Amino acid sequence: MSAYEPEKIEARWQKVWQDEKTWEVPNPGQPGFSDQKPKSYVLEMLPYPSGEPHVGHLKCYSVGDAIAHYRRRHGAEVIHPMGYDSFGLPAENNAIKTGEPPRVATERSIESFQHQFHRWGVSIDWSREIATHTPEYYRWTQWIFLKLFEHGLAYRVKAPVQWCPKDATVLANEQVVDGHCERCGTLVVQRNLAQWFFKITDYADRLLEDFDLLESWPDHVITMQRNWIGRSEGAAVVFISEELGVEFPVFTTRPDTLFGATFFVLAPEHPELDALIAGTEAEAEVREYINEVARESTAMRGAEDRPKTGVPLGRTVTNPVNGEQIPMYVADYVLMDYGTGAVMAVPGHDSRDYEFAKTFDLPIRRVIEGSDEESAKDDEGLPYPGDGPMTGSGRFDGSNNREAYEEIVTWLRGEGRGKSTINFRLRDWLVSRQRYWGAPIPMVYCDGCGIVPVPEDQLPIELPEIKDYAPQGQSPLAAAEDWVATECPGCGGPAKRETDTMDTFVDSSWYFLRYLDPGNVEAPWSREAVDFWMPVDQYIGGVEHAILHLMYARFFTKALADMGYVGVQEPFANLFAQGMITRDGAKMSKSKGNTISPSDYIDRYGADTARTYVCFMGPPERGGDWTDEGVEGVHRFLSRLWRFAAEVEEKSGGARKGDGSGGTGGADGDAKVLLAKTNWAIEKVTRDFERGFQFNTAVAAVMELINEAYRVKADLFGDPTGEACLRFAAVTAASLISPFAPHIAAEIVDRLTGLRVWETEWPKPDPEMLGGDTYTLVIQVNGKLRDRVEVATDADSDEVLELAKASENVGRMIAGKEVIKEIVVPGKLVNLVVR
RNA sequence: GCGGCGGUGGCGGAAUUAGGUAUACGCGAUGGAUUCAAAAUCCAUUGCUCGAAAGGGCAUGUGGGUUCGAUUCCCACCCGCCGCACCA
Repeated sequence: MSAYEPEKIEARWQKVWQDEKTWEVPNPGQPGFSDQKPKSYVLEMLPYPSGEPHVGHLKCYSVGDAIAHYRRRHGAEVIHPMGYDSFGLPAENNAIKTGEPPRVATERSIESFQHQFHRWGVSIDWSREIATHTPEYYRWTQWIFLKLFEHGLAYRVKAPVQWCPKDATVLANEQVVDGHCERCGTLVVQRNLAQWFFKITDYADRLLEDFDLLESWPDHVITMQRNWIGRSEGAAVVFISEELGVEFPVFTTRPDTLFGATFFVLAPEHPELDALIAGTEAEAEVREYINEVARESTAMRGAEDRPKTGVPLGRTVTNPVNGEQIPMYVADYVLMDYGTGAVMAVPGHDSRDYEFAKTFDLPIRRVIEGSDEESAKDDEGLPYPGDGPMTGSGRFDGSNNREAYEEIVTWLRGEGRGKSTINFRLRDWLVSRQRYWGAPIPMVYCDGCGIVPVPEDQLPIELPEIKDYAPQGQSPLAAAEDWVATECPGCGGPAKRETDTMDTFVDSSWYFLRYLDPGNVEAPWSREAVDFWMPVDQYIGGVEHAILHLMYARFFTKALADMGYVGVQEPFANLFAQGMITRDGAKMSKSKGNTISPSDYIDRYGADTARTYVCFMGPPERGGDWTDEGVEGVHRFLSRLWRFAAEVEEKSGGARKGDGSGGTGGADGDAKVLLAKTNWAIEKVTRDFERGFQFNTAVAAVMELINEAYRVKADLFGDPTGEACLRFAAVTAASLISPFAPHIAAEIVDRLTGLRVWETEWPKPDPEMLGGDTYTLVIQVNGKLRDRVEVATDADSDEVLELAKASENVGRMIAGKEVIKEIVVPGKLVNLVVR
C-alpha cells in the first residue's frame, strides 16, 4: 500500500492543470466560448504583494477556491482570476529605507505570490493575471480619472485635510482611525491644501438605496456602510445676524425644539467668523481660541468626556420662530465638516448643548414635556431627548412634538426661513497622495489655461524613474523636473504636470472589470465581456474592507454605469466576509513574532492539509486560532482517507468508470449502513455549501463518513456487494472533499474510476438510501430522556406508543402514576406526561 | 452613547433556519493492541457528579416566562468582541 505523499501527488496534478490550462475560460466571441452554461464570477479581494502570502491569503483563497470548484461541478462556467494591488506605501517606505526601487521589491514579491499560489493548487485562470502598478493597467486607472473629471466627478479644491506627518501625505477621512494614520499610527494633523477629490457624495443616496439590489451581503457590513454614509433627515433653518445682514443656515434633526434654542454656536473653522469678530472686543480672545483649537489633533478634539470650551462672540442672531435674539459662541464641539458648521443650541433637549449651557451659565428652556415626575421642576429631567407634548412654544403648545414637526417645517418654508432637508456624514473621497509609488494623476497646470486634463491618447502618463523616494512635504515626483515640465495640451505653452499620485484604493476600485478583458489595448474592457461576466457572483475577503474598498468600488461601478461603460449598478452581488486567523488568541504580527508562514506547513503536510485545515478550524466567517495540533488532525484525516482508498484499490481491483456506486444494490447489514452514511454525507456537504459555506461542518461530515468506513471495512472486504459499498464510500469521500483538497481527491478518483474529479458532476444523494428500515425512537417521561429503542420506520403511532410503554426503564418511571398525556412525534419521540 | 455580533466540555466548535436524543467533528487526555523499543497506525473511554452496577441528579452567561418538552421562542439583566462616535 503506497503511503500518502502529498508532495508527489500535488506536483503531479498541478502540472496537469498548468499544462492543460484547465482553469482558463474564454470570453464571448473567443474560441471555445459557449453561452449554454450559466456563468459564475468567483473573486477574492486582490492581495497587496508584500513579502510572501500569509495565512489570511491562504484562508481567503481556500474558501474562494472551494466555491469555484463546487460551482464548476454544478455545470457553471467559472471565471476565477487573480492579480496584485501592487502600488502602495510599504514598498515605498522600504525604498526610502534601503534605496531599493519599489518596483523591484514589488515584482519580487509578486513572483513569490505566483509561486506560492501554484503550490496551493488554487484553480486560477492565470491568463487573466494583472498587476495595478504596470503601465498597461494604470493607463486605464488614469483613463477613469479623466472620465470622472469630464463628468464633473473629479475636482480640485483647497480644503482642510488630514495630513500624516510620518508618511508625509494626506489621507482620506476613511484612512484616519481615532485621529491616527490607519497605516502607521501617527497622530494626524490638519492642513489646508489643494487636493483632488472624487464626488462620492453625489452617490450617497444610491449607495444606500441599492443595498436592495444585493443578493447576499453580511448584515454587519451593510450596517457599517449605512452608518458611514450617515444619512439623517431634518431641516435646514436660517438664523440671521441682523447687525451684519449675514444668514447662518443650520442643519437640525429637531426643528420641533426651535423654541428652546437659547444660543448659537459656530465651529472654530467657520468662514464667517472673521467678519463677525473683526474690530470687536471679542476679537483677541476668539482668535486665541481658534489658534488653540487648530493646534489640537483631531483625536484630542474628539475625545470622550472632554469638558466643553468656547468663547462668546459678543453678537446675536435671530431665532426665526420667535424673533428672539440669542447670543453667538464659537466652540470646538461644533464640527465644520458636518452640516453647516453652525448649530442652534437647545440645551433643554440636547446633552451637548446642555453641558455647554451649564458651563457658560446660559438659559436652559424646556419646550417638550416628559412624564410627570420629569417635568415637575424646571431643570429636572433635562436634557430630555424624548417625545411629548410641546410647551413654551407659542401656538404649538399642547400638540405632540412629532406632529408639530411637519407644521413647523411648513411654516418655516412659508416664511422662507427653512425647509426639510437630508444631511450626510459621508465626505467626498480625497484621492491625492504626495507619494511616488502610485498612478500619476493625469493633469497638467498651465498658466494660461489653468487645469488641463491630459488627452486620452497620451496615456499612460508613466511614472518616471527617480533616485530619492523620501517625501519632502510634496510628492517625490516634483524632483523629476524633466518629467514635470511639459507642454500644455490646450495652448501648447509650457506647463507643469500634477505631481501627486492617486490613492491606491482607486486602483482596486475597478480591477474586477479589467480581469474580464485584461489584454485590451483599445479600451479598459469590452462592454460585451463585462455584460457577460458581471456582476461578481461571489466576492470573498476580510471585513477590514467593509467600508473603504467596498464602498469605493460600488461608487466606481455606479459612476461607470452612468457613463454607459458598464451595465450593472452593483459590482458584487454576494459578499462573504471571512474572519481573521489568530495565533494564541492574538492578531499575528511581525513585531509579536507570532506569524504563521503557510509555506512551512505546506512543506510539511502539503497544500491539501493546509487548505482543508483553514476551512475546518471554525465557521469561515468567524475568526479562529491556528494550532499545530489542529493541522495535524486534518493531516491525519486526509491520511486515513488515503489509506482507505488505497486499500479499496488494492483489494477490489483498479479503476472502474462511474461514480463508484455500481454493484451496491441489495446491500444489507453494515454494507447498507455505510451506503446510508455515504448518501447522508453527500446530502450534508451539499447543504452546507448551499447554506452559506459552512465548511467546518462539511469537512466534519466527510470525516464521519471515513470513520464509519473504518468501523465496517474489515467485515466488508471479500464480499462483492460490501466491496462495492466501500468503493462508493471512497470515491464519494474524495469527491466531497475535493473543493478543499483538490489534489488528493484528483488522485483517488483517478485511481478508482479513471475519471478527473473536476470534470465529474457533483454527487447527488439517493433519497431511497437516506432512511434506514428502523430509526431510534426517543422515549421521554415528563420531557426527560428515559430510554431509546429501535423502531421500524413504518410503525404507526399506536405501535410506537406500545413499544415505549414496554420499556423497562419507562415502566419504572411511570409505575404508580397516572399518565395524563401522551405525545407522539412520528419518526422521532414519545413523551409520556405523568402525575 | 448608537449600531452589530457573540457567551455551549479541559480547548476549537456542533445542534439554533419549524422548539423534540445537548456536546457531532477535531484537538487534548487516559487505557489497550502492534513494536526489541519508539514513532506511526488501529481499537476503546472521555461534560460534571452520586453509585460496585443497574440507574439517578445537575449542566448551554444570570433571573423570570410560555410549553408535555427550551441551547433554540418571549421579557429583564450581566459579560465579551467589533464598528461608529461632541454627527447637531
